Amino acid sequence: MENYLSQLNEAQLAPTLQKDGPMIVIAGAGSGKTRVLTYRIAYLMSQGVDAFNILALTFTNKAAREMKGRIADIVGDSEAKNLWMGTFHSVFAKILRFEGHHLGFPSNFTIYDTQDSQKLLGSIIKEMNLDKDIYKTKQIYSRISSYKNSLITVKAYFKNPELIEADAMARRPRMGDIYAAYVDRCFKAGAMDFDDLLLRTNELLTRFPNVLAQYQNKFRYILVDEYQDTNHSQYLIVRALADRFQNICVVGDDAQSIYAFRGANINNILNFQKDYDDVKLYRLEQNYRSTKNIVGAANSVIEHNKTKLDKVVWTANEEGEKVKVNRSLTDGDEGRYVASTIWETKMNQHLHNSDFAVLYRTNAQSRAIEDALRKRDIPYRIYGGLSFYQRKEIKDVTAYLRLILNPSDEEALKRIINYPARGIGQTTVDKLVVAANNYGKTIFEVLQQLENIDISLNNGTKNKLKDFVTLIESYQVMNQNANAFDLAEHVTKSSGLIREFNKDGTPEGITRLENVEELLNGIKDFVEGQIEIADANGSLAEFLEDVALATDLDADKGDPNHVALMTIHLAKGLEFSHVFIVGLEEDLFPSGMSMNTRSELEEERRLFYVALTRAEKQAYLTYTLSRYRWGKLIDAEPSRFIEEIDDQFVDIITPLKEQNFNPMLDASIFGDIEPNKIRFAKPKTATIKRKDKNSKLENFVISTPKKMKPLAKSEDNTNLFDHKLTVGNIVRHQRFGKGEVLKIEGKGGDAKAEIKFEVGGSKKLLLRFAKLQILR
DNA sequence: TAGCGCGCCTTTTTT
DNA sequence: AGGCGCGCTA
Repeated sequence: MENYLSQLNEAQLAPTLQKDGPMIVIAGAGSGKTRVLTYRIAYLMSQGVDAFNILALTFTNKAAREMKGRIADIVGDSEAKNLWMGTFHSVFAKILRFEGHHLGFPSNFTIYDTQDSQKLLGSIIKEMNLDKDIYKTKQIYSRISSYKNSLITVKAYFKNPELIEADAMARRPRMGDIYAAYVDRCFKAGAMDFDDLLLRTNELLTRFPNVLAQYQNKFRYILVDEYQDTNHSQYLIVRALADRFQNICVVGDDAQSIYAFRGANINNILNFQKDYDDVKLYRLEQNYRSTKNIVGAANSVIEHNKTKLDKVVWTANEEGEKVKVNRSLTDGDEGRYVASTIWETKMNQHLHNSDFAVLYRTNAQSRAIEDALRKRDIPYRIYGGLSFYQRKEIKDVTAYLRLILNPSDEEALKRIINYPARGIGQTTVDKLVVAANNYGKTIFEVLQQLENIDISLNNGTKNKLKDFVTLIESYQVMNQNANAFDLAEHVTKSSGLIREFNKDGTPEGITRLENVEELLNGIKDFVEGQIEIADANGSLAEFLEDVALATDLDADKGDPNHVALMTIHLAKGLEFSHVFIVGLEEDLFPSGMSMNTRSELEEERRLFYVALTRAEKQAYLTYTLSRYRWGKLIDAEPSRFIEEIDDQFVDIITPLKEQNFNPMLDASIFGDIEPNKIRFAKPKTATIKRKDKNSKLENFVISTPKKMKPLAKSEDNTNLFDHKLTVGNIVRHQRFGKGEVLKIEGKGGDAKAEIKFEVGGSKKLLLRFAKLQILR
C-alpha cells in the first residue's frame, strides 16, 4: 500500500501528499495527472478520510471508472466503491433524483437528450407561428444552452436589456418567449435537459441552504479533473460545495481547453488562485508519454497562442522519429495512405492494430478512412458519432419505458403515440398539444380525461387514443411488480415494436432487431446488478438515466485489437503509440467556423495540440489537395498548423505516386483500389455496418462490481442475510452510504429492511442481496 | 391518415 | 452524399 507513492516523481508527489486546503495542479500533456489524482485519493483514504466524503468529478464516465479501478487496486474494492466519482452530469443527476422534489421535479424525471430538446423547441416554434428559417432549432437550442450554462434563467434574461437587444438584432425578438416556453414545457414534462442537470443543481444549492450544508458536509474533499473544460455553471457548483471545508483540488491544463464552444470557460482555471485563500500551485511539466520530437512539435505549435499559463513541457524520453507529414490528392488517397502505412508499420515493427489511432476534426471524415481500412481487412472501431442509444430503434424502446415511468414526458409520448402506426396522425397530436396547453395539463392527462376536455375529435380517433392510454396504463401496472427486464421485453413484444422492425425483413430491420436485443440484454445485466433493491421502480429510472448520460466511449467491448477512429475531442485523455491526424487543411482544421476570432482560432490550435500529444512514438499528419465535402470535390490548402510546427521536428514526405501523377493512372479514376495493391483488395462486404458494431451495453452503473479483493476483517462487507440486523442499527451500504434501519419485515430469503439513508431518503432493501455493513 | 418521392440543407466539436 | 421534412396522392 505504501509503495505506490514510490511510483511518483517529486513534482507529482507534492500535490499527492497535500491533504488539506485548496490547490491547483497545472499538468502538461502526458505528465501523469491521472496518476496524481488516483494516488492522491488513495492517500487521502490512507489518512483516514472516509471514501463517502470524497467527490471526484471527471470528464467522462469511462475516466471515472478507470480511476476507480486503479484506486480499488490500492485500497481495495469495497472501499473504492464508496467514492462519489463520475461526470458532473451523472453525479448531479443522482443528487437531483434525491433532492429534485424541492424544485418541484419528480424523482423519476426524464433526462432529455439533445434530440428531445430540439424536437420540443421545434414544436414550440411551430406553435408560436414563427419562421423556422429564422428561428432554427439548432441555433435556438445552443443559445438556450449557453444561457443556462451562464446561469441566465428566463427571469434573468428578461431583466437583461443587452441580451434582449442582441437577440432582437439577430432578428429573433421572440427568443425570450421561446426560452420561457421551453423551460415551462420541460418542467411540465418532468424533464431536465443536459444543462438543467447543472443549472437546477445550482438552483437547489442556492435556494436550499440546508441542502447545500448537507452536501458540503458530505463532500469534504473535492477533486476536479479537466478543470479547464468546466463551464460557469459547473464552476459555481464546485465553489458552493467546496466553500465550507475548502479542500478542493483542481487539475487541468489550459493548453488542452477545447470545449469553449459548449460554454467551458478557460478563466476558471486561469483565475482559480483568486477564488480561494492560500492556493497551492503545482506544475507537472515532465512528459512521460511522448518522444522528444512529438513534445517539441507540440510545444512549438502552442507557442503561437497568446492566452496561456507559463509552463514548459519537456521529456526525458528518446528522440524518436520526426512527425511525418503526408500530402494526398483526395480524401480517398488519404485513407489509402493511412491504411497502407498502418499495414506496413504493423508488419515491420510488430505492432497491434490497437497501437494506432486515426483522429479527425469532424465525424464526417471517418468515411474515407473506414473504406480504406476495410479494404485491407484492418479491424477498426469508430468511437462517437451516432451512439448506440441514439439509434432510432433504441430510442423507440426507451421512449416507451420513459413514458411508463414518467407519463408527463411529452417527447416520449409524441414519439410513440403513433409508432407503430395506430391511426393517430399529426393533426390529432397537434390538437392534443393545444388542449394540454389550454388546460394546463400534460398530454397524457388530456388523453386520460378525453371526455371532460373540449376537443374536436371524432369517436374513432378517441377510441384509438383510449386504447393507447389503456396500453400504457397496463404497462404501468406491470411495472409495479415486474423487473425492468421483464417489463421491457413485454413492451417490445406487445406494443408491436418487434413486429414493426420485423416486417420489412431488410438487413436494416434485422440490425434493428439485434440492437433491441442488445438493449434488452443490457437491461438484464443492469437488473441483475440492481437486484438487491426491493423497490423495482427505481431501477428502471436509474437505467434510463445511465442510458441518457452514457457516451459511446463508455461502452468498450468487443475485440480490443482494433484501430481507433475518433474525433480529436473524443481522444482527449487517451494515448496511442502511433497517431494519424488527418484532414489538416484550412477550413477543415482549423474549422471554417472557428476562424473568425482570435480566441476561436486559439481553441483550434489547442485542439491540434491535444491531437499531437496523444502520440507516444509517432505522429503522422496528412492533408489533401482536394476533398469531397457536401458531395462536391473541393480544393483544399494545407492547414496553417503544419507550418507552425518548428521544422526540426518534421519530415515532409512527398508520395511517389504524386511525383508521377498521371490522371489516367490515378487510382481514384480506376475505382477505389491502388493499382499496385490490387491483390490486397477484398470484395465489398455489404454486411459490415458503418457504425460501431461492437458497442455493447454494459457498465451502466458507476460502481460496477469488479472482482473482489480479500478484505480486512473490520472492513468486511458482510451479507447480512444471516446476521442479526435490528431496528436502530446504523449501517453502511455500498452505494447509498450511511443509514439507519427503520423497519424489518418478512423473514428468510424475503426479509427486507427499510433503511433511511443520509442521502436519498429511505429505501427498502432485500437483505438477501443487500451488502450492508453494520456500523453500530 | 399513410406512404412515397422530391428537394433542401448540411458539417464542427459533446455531456 | 445522405438525412430529413414537406407535399402530393391513394
